[in-house]
This record gives sequence, C-alpha cells and structure tokens, in this order.
Amino acid sequence: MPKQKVSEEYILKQSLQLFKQKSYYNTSVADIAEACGLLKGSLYHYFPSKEALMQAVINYVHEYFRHKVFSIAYDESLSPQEKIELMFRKSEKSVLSFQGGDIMGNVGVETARVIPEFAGQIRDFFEEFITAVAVIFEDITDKEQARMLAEQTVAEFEGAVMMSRIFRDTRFVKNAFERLQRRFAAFSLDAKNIEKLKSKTD
Amino acid sequence: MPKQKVSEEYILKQSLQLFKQKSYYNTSVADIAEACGLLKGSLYHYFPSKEALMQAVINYVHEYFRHKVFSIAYDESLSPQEKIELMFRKSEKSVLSFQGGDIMGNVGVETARVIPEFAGQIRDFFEEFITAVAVIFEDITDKEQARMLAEQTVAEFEGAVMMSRIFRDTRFVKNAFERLQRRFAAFSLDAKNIEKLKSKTD
Amino acid sequence: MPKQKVSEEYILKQSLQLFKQKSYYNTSVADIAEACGLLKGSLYHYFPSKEALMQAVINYVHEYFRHKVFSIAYDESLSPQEKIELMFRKSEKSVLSFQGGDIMGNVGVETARVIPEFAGQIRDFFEEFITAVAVIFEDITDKEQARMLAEQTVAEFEGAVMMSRIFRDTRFVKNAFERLQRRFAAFSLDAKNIEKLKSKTD
Amino acid sequence: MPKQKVSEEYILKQSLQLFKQKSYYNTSVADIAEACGLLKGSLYHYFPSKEALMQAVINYVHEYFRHKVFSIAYDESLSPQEKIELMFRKSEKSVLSFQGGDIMGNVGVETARVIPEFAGQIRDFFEEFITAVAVIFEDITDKEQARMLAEQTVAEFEGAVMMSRIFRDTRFVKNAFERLQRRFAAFSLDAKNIEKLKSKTD
DNA sequence: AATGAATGAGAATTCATTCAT
DNA sequence: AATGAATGAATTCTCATTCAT
Repeated sequence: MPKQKVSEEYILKQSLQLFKQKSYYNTSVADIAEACGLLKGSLYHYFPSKEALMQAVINYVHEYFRHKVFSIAYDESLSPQEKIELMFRKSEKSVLSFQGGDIMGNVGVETARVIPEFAGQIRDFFEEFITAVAVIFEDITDKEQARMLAEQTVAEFEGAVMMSRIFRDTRFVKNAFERLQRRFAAFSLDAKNIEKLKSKTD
Repeated sequence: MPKQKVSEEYILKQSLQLFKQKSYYNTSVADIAEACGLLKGSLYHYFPSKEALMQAVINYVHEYFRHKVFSIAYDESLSPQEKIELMFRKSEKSVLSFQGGDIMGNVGVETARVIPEFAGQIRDFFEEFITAVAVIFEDITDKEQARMLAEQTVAEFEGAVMMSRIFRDTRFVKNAFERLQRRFAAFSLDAKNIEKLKSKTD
Repeated sequence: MPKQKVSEEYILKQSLQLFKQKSYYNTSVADIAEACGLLKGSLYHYFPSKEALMQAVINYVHEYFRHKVFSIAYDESLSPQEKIELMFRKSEKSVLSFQGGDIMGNVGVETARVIPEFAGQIRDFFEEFITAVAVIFEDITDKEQARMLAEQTVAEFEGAVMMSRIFRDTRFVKNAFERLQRRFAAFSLDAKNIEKLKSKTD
Repeated sequence: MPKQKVSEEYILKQSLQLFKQKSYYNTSVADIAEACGLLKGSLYHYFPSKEALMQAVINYVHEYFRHKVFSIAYDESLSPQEKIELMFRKSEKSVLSFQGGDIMGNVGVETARVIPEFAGQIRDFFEEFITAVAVIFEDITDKEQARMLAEQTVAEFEGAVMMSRIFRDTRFVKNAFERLQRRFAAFSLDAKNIEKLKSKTD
C-alpha cells in the first residue's frame, strides 16, 4: 500500500478548525488542502465533495459529543450535580477557543436555508444534547419540566457562546455556567425538601 | 435623465431579507439587485461594495433597534415590567419570521473572523442592547447585577432564536420570553419587599 | 447600453467551428471564449452553460438547414431533379470543409448516450431532413417507398461525409451525390414510362 | 508475487465496450479500471497511456475484423453472394448492439482532428474494409467499378449505423443490408448475362 | 503486478467589481 | 443614474499520470 500522507481524522480536525474560524462558505477546499499539507485534488481521495466533508465533520463532532459529553448524563457513578458540571465544562472547552467557535451553532445558522442536509444533522445533534441534559434533570424533577429545563439550558449555553464569540470574552459562557449550577442546586434542594415533606406526611 | 429607480432604504430592506435568509456569503450581489428590480451594476451607484452594503444594513438594523426597541428602556411613561415586555416582543417580531433570522447574531457568527469591521459594528449593537436592558433592570436591582442580568437576558434571547431557527420551532423563543417575564416579576417582588423592609426598619 | 463585443450569432458560429473540428468534449469553454476574443467568464453572459450553448448551436444549424436546405423540397418552382440537386449541393457545402465536419452526425454519435437532450434535438433534425427528402421522392413514387428512399439517401449522405472525413477526401461525398442523381433520374424515367403505359392502356 | 489479475485482452474488451458507449473523451481511465476490477494505477502496467490503450483497442478491433470479417472475401469456398451476405451479417452484429456503437466510425469522427495517430489507424481499417469488399465485387465487375461499389457499400453501411444509433432503431442497417443484397443480385445477373452473350458471340 | 494516494493541470462555473454608453 | 457586458480571480471538481509500498 502506498502511504497516506494524512489520516482522514486529521483532515476532519483541520477542516473543523477552518470551518469554525471562517464559516463554511468562506473556507475553500484549497484552504483545507493547504492546512493538511495536500493539494486540492488530493482531498477528493478522502471525501467526494466539500459538502460530504462538512457532513463528516459534523458527524465527527457529533460522535465526539456523544461519547465524551452526552454519555456523562448516563453515567451512574456520578451525582446529578456532578453530571451537569462535567458536561458543560467539557462542552465549554470544545467551544470556547477563540480560534474556533461553536461549529454546530454557526454552521446550523449559516446553512440552515441553503443545505437542508446539514440542517437535519445539526437538529439531530441538538436533539441529542437536549435529551441528555433532560435525563439529568429528571433526577430532580418530572419529565415535562426536565425537558423544558434542558431546552432552556442548551439554548442559554448556545446564546452565551455566541455572545462570547462576538465580544471575544468568555465571561458570557462562564456566567451562564455558574447560573446553571446555582439553578441546579436550588432545584435539588427543593426536590429534597419536597421528599422530606412527603415522608413526614406519610 | 437619471432618476433613481429605488430608494436606498428599499435596497437595504431587500438586502436584509436576503442576508437573513441565505447568510452573507451565500447571497450574491446579483441576488440583491434582482430582488430590487435592478441590475448588478446599478447597485454600485448606491453602495461602493458588497461589504459597504452589509455595513449599511447592519447600521440600518441598529438604527431601527435604537429607535424602536432600545428607546423603550428610557421611556419614563412605562413600568419596568412593561418595558421588558414591550422590548422583547418587538425584538421577537423582527427576528422570528422563519423566512429570515437574526441578522446580527448570524452575520456576527459568520463573519467574525473574516471581516473585522462587521464584528465591531455588531459588538456595538449588542453592547447597546445589553445596556438598554440593564437600564430596565436597574429599576429593581443594583447596577452590577443589572448588567449581569442584562447580559444573561440578551444571551438567552439570542440562544433561543438560534434554537428556534435550527428546530424551525418558535417554542424556544416563546419559552425564553415567559421565563424572562417570570424572572422579572420575581425580582420586582423581591425589590418591593426589600424596600418595604427597609422603610420598616427606618 | 454598453457595447457588446460580439454578437450571439458570432459566438454560435465560432462554437460551431470548434465543435465540428474538435468534438464537444474536447472543446473547452476557454477555447470558445478565446476564439471569440472574450474571456471565459464573459461567455456566461450569452449562454448559461456549455450544454445550453451546444443546444443553441444545434438549433442554429437546424434553423439554417430548415430555411436554406429543407425548404427547397417545398419550392414549387423547381423540378424534383432540381430540388434534389440543389438540396444536396447545399448540404455538401456546409459539411465538407475539412476544417469542420458534420456537426449533427458527429455530436449525435459522441453524446448520444451521455446527453439525452442533444440526442433528441439531433433526432428531430434528421427526421426533418428525411421528411424533406421524402417529399421530393413523392413526386416520382408512392409515399412508402419515398420514405424508404429518403432514409437511404440521408444515411448514404451521412456515411459518405464520415468516410470523406476519415480519408480526408471529398470523393466519397461527390460519388454519393452522383449516385443519387443517377438513381433519381432512373426513377423519374420509370415513373414517366409507367405513366405513359398507363395512358396507353386507358 | 505479482500475478496478473486480468488479461490484456480482457482490458481491451472492457475498454471497447466503454468507448463505444460513452465515446473516448467521456470515458475516464478510472471507468475502465473499474470495469476491469482494477484500480486506475494498475492499468498503467498494461498500457502506458490512455491513448496507447485506445490504439490497442483499435488494433484489437481491426484484427478481429481482419480475421473474422475481411477474410471472408478471400474464402474460395464461398460464392460472391454468400461472401457479401456473411461479411455484412458479421459486421452488423458487432456494431448494432445499442449498448455500443461503431467504434471505428465514432472515434474516427470524434478524434480526427485531435489525435492524428488514431485517424491513421482508422483510415487503415477502412481501407482494408473497402479493399475486401472490392475483392468480392471484382467477381462480377471490373476493378475500377468494384472499388467504387465497395466504397459506396462501406459508406452506406456506416451511414446506416449512424442513423440507427441516432434513431435508436436498427431499421436503417437492416434496410441497407437488404439493398446491398438486391444490388448485388442484380449485378450478378447482369454479369451472367454478359458472359452468356460473350460466349454466344464467340 | 497491484495498490491507492498524490499530483497538478485544467475543466466548468460563479461572482464582485468596473466601465463605456 | 441605469445599464449590462466584460473582466479576472476564485471556486468546486475531474482526470491522466506517477510512484512508493
């Protein structure tokens, strides 16, 4: 076999960086190839089109989140509070480098009307994100409210990321994170009190 | 003899529509011209470049918000709660048509790394947005917390808009709005209680 | 109005030359533009795509034949023999320059399996060609045989053109033409004899 | 240790199919490799270039015709009429599948001006074709006329093949074949009569 | 021999911008 | 002003060919 100059994953990582920085339409295949140390044409040995490459990038990020972030919600060894804390600390990290940005949010917004395939994949990502967060909230409240809180939490996180990007200041994300922790603690307390009250009245 | 076929403002409105729908890079000058009933070349009598046009669009939106939305915060005839309500109802409307989207957030995110001029203008817009919201919150809490709450509120709003766009479901924005109202009401109550307490102890 | 550097018809003529010489796939848009004294991009003001340009070329040739060649068959002022003679003399001229070739036959053969739109247009052209020739033959024989003879005549002509191109020798076409004239004369004679016989037996 | 996956002839056959269907320029080396179950690079162990491969294909077809078709003209065990019949029945078969087409005619036409090497080879092929047919006609007429008739016959055959391809209807070839047989029969009759007359006057 | 990645030239097409009328 | 053609650089993608393994 002839040697591959780069791995597929390497291309995905480089593409991810560029797409995050410069958006989808402003990143050319030549840019990506150059970042990988390849020529334009060579990229097409790995991916049949720019769109397919982007879809692979989205999947790559989705997989990363699935295994490293969303999975936390289902880890029985952690307390709900630990889960929330860990989950958003990880999300934060992947999203907050100012070189980059939040690819899912950004590309979702940029291509929503233009490339329906992307829109679908990104919807799936956020659906899974919200579901994972909801699972955590279900420990301390009922299903319906857990879902609502999860939607709020994810939206708030995305909004904070966007503002952090615009102001080039991580403050927004950090504050959102603190708010989330406080809110969670308060709820947990309520939940405990309610249980206590319940057991007393029994 | 040269008579203007269309007004500058008309071009701005049409451009705004297109930029909101298709993003900056995916909207061509020809698209805009066509939407205005002009030919490509004619646009350059109004704006020296696509970038300048976009900057004018951003200013146009900024002016709109300044006069129609942010100004609400300084209207002495309204109660804080009315202000908040009115302000976000107006914002919502300008942002929630699914034909369109949130131009400031989207373009901010899309061009942040690519066209620094836009980034600056958009930062200014959000700074003014946050400041206006903070002014309202100052009625019911101290300056520092008012600022924090304003940042949270705007970020939450932007995040909700993004999720609404991704899921093609206005639910996110509507829920964010309700939360904001509840939160505000709660705070107001606290504020009143505290005042009452204060006056008692006096 | 700004001046057009070239007319649409000029582009069609230049394209025709190139397509005839080098075939469809071997002629690039840049070749055509250069032949017209334009840049690649400028061609797209005249035609939206290479395929559309080729279709226009086919139509152009078709129109030419319709008005200058096929029409001869319906000219009441000519004898059948004059019609045949004139018709193929004109066809010959348009097809026999060795710079060029028979675009209909060539492109038909080259793109038959690849671009169905061309195939359809070219079929229409030959159908009209055969029909016109058949009309002439109907003067001297019955409808069915006229059609058969027309099909033979056109096929023979196309075959002769192909061989003339391959051998770079117009002999093939010239001979085919002579044969056609002889065959036609013989038939006419038969027709006359038959009529004479008929009148005698009456 | 290197063993050939496929034979050279197999590659020629597969290439032939593709070139007939899609023309020279529209068939990529990758297409051919795939059809052979090879990868692009491997093809270059068999043939040094696409052009060389095409030349080999032309030769392959030429050889086939030499041994299976043209040879018939020199088979002493057959009557002239049997020869003609057999010869064109074989030609017909190799040319009339609508998957394919007449590679010599098509490629000749497509590349005539572009790749002179092909033009030469194809000219040789048709020269040999015509010569073989002429040999048959020499049984029933003089050399000069035999040559003329052979040229006519081959041209007519090629034209009929082209029309059959364009109209996707084998009718043209079938009719040309019938005409040829009738023409040949008529000539034979004449020839016999002339001989008879000659012997009588002797 | 076979692989299959890399190459690099070149294809069609798009697009912001310019400019003569 | 408005036109609309021309520009030329850039974009995505294709393809014959090469070459290390």
